[in-house]
Amino acid sequence: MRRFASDWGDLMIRPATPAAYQLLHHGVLALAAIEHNGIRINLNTINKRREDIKEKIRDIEERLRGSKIFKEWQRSFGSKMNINSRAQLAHVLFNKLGYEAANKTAKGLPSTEAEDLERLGIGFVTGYIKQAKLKKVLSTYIEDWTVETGADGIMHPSFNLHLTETYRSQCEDPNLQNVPIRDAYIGPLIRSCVEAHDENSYFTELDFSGVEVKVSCANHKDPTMMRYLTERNAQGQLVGDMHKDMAAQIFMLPKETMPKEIRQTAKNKFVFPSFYGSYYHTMAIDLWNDCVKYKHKTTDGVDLIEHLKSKGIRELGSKDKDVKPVKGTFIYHLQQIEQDYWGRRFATYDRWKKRIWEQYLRDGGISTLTGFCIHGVFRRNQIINTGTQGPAFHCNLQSIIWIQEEIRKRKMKTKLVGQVHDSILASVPKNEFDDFAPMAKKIMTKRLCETWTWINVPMEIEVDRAPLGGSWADKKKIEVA
DNA sequence: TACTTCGGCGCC
DNA sequence: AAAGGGCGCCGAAGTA
Repeated sequence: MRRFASDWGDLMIRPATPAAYQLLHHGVLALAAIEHNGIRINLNTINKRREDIKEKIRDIEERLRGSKIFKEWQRSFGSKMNINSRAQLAHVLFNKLGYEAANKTAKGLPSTEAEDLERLGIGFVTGYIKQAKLKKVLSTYIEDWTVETGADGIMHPSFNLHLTETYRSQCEDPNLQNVPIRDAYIGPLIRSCVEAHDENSYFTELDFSGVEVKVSCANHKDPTMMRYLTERNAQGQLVGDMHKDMAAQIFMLPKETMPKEIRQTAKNKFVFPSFYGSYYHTMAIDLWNDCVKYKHKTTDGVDLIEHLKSKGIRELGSKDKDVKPVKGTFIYHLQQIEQDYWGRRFATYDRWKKRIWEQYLRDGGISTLTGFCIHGVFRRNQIINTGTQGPAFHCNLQSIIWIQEEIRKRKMKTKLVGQVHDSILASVPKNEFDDFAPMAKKIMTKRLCETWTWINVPMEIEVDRAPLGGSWADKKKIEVA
């Protein structure tokens, strides 16, 4: 059964101030308008995509059938063989063929998640993962959207404010908040099915930049982090880049010539996990795996792991988290980095984490910047994150409320059609765009900061727009005054 | 047949 | 001391 926040006896959605109540009240109404507007699916495109994907799956399966591993699978399971059963695959790989699982699941079974399987370096498995991913998007997006879309071509996802523990929103039937984008092949495949409401409107996305990090600053007020988000040069460019700085420190490279992919690895496998409460051991393994997976190279073309060796880091170190980190291993190195990160670089942030946790233990709850009570049984990492995640979303929600009000007041034909935590989706008629975009930008970057004076670093947004007749997949960044 | 749990995977 | 925050949906397999 789906778990609702309200299932926990003493935990409930609890606006603790009039402003928080108003935010929920007007938020629900604005989201109802979005739900009513709905989002347009191009039925021709989605039908084409269905056939393309099915054909691709058939092709891959055809190839798989010729493989030795497939035949072993057939021998083991006979008529019970089901290519969609990961448990069967695990049995074949790890029991019959003697491969060693790279990881275990929570219940101690061998992991069959894509990354762990791919690490085995088996051709069959690579193909298997490919078709499994395609089946996932076929059922979750193509097939489900087809069912959810009415004859008018409009789909109406539900947005709720009362089901999430952190006071974020939730979206269902279908969930519009997990539409593929990272995979360069699958993202456009699915997003190309989503369009503006008519051929004279732009499909538009308004996206807060780094809103969670910025809202976290309002909580901890760490001067170093605030400087990263505030200090600009004469051209208006931010001076510092914390992801690049961390990449430089972790991989012992000069930041001036930092390759983009290495910065990305530091951002996704160290900086963000650190915010969410991960620690050096897990992060070291993830960083190391990324280096292997993406074959990272320094600007001189040296393999990043070889480069680390030249700097005295011989190996990853023991994956057993109970083993004390040994000098000369990457895990030991990460332990040093982490100590510096929380002990020196973001020491104020670190002290806030301790303070908020102690406050929670003392009072049995905390209150958020937007006036909500977080009350109930939580783990430490939940307490540290919950006061940031909710208010960050509330920046988006308050913007939605005001933008929706302006649309009504100005009798515009623009329709808000969705919302993804820190971004707003709209279908904007051609002749309204030059009014709409600056109006929305002003609300999201100016009015919000003037009203919520706890915001202590500048807010920025990115505006992306698809050409007329284009789709969500065609969105391009544009400059808005 | 209907439901639950698990592992997996899509997003912020 | 513990060790990645928040969601929804899918299929397989087990259970009622």
